[in-house]
Amino acid sequence: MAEFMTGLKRTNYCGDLRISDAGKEVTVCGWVQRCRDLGQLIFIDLRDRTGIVQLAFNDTTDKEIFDKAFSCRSEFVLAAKGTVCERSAKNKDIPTGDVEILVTDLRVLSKAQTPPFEIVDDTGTNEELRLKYRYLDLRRRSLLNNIMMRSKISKVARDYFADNGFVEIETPMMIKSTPEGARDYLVPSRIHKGKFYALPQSPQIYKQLLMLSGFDRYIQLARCFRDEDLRADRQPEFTQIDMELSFVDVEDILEINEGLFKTLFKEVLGKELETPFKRMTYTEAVENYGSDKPDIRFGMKIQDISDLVKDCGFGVFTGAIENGGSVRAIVAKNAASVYTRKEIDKLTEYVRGIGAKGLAYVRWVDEPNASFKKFMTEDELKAIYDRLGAEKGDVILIVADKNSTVLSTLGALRLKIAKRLDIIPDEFSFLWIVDFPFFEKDEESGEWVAMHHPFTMPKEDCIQYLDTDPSKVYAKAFDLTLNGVELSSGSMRITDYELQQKMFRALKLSDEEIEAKFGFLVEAYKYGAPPHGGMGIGLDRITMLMCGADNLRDVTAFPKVQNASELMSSCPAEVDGESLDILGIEVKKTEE
RNA sequence: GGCCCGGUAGUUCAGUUGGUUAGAACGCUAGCCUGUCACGCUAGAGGUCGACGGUUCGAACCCGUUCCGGGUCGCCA
Repeated sequence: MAEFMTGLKRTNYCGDLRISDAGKEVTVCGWVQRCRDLGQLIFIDLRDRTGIVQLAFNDTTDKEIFDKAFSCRSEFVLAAKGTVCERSAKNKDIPTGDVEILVTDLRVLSKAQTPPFEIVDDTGTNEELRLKYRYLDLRRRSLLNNIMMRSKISKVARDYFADNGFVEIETPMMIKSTPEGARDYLVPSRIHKGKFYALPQSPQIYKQLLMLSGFDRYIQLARCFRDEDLRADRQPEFTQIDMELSFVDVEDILEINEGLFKTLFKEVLGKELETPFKRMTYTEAVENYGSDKPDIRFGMKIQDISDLVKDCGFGVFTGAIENGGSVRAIVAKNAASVYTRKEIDKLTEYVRGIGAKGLAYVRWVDEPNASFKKFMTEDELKAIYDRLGAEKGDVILIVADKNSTVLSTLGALRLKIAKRLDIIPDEFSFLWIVDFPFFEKDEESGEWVAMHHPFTMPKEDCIQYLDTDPSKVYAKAFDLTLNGVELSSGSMRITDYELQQKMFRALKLSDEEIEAKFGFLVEAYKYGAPPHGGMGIGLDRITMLMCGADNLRDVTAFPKVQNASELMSSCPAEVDGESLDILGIEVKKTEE
């Protein structure tokens, strides 16, 4: 039978006690981390969210209390009252190591079964098991600290925006499904059978309407939902620090958000960030780094050698160029010892997995040894090495294909190799990506499709090309990246009715579609709209980077796994027939 | 949907060419121990080798299917 706290009240957290508290009578509560029974002497490490303190039981301890201590096991929940004493043998490894509590009253508030894995910080336990017992996993210091840091980041962000005149407003979670990029999670309506709400992919439309209402500056820590496949940095439900403001242009949005990150890093990590952040155009990013979220903490830029090889005897190179593609390379400095033939073969296999047909390479140990040397003259080879600045010890990797494949493949290789060579400095490198193209060419259909949502403002000097030359239209859209992770995305919005109609037409939406999907929004913009724009910042991702975690599960209290289920509660789950009847829903049996 | 990696005591792992009773460490249980802090010492319990099927005299090991987890591509305006 568990005991109660009657007559006891917690006076201190475990991790806060110091030598200056010696002599005080305190009451602490927590979980048993570990017991050390020395016979006539028992030590119990008691843990709460702040840390660990040692409870001591000796020959001065009341027999009943001593026996109770003897019966304690890992993860029992205790309340202990006693005197803070200076230890005779101090532990320099923990903050409370100078003191212990000589216990005079002990309550076993809850016994505990032996947990399925040890609650220790440096656990090797398989994540699947830890996720099934997530509430136990969250007792571990590292995970607990991440969740605490997440709380602090939220608080600092809220305070920062409040201090800058932003109003926190909740937008609905049950909304009309609007076909944005991702699939919606749907919620069936009981009252309107056959109709559905959607969970928001972002509060985009609502925050724009709030600008029309005149709130001027809006902020929300918004839960967002996207029914797409997961990644290490993608959960189906996530949180955005979502903001929007009026009577501004792109520069104002960048500036106020730089201020947010500066404040966050100072208050949460004690780090000073340099502002303004670096900027790079989308085109520059893709051409040099093969990514719209380049990690610029290291070089290894992609270089075009198409002009040097266009007349060479190697059909793979010339063929790619003749088909409108290119031949480009990266140079891995001093990598020849790590990247043996065998290792390069593995890279070749890897690039085949991500869409490239193969990999040409030069491994320069004593002499440059090109995999394609029999197709080239010495002069042609030398021209390539000179262009690339390659030297003894380097490895050159070359991909020839259509441009998008060449760039994405080399971009992926660049990251993979840098990680392997361990040349990425441990620092925070923010980068704005600006001047996004408005349209991109669909690879299959060859048609121009919008890269952004349809309310994104084109740059003023590009509007003239909307109908005539989509390739010349750039958007007032911007992303913020940090160390190769897309942290946030934003834009100025279209406020002009005529321009919006023009946009819809450019996206080939029919009048019926426009009316059905965005009718209320289009209508709203007829009644006076201030120029406005904003962005959404991935709270989960910034937390991940600030914690030094490498996946979102480690900064999310109850995350989902790769197939979008939650292992602890076994969700999603079937519901009973009656619940479905009420909703007027029948589940199709899927055949093999 | 494609590709890659993983699944053996509670946990982390080892397990030889397919061959006796599947091992170790930690954890757990019990006993001893007055200054431990990863306490120590002694003893003990603990296994559907993810599941199913096949090959074989014999399968943790080989083959097939499948389930679960991770990474990634597609996808994610």
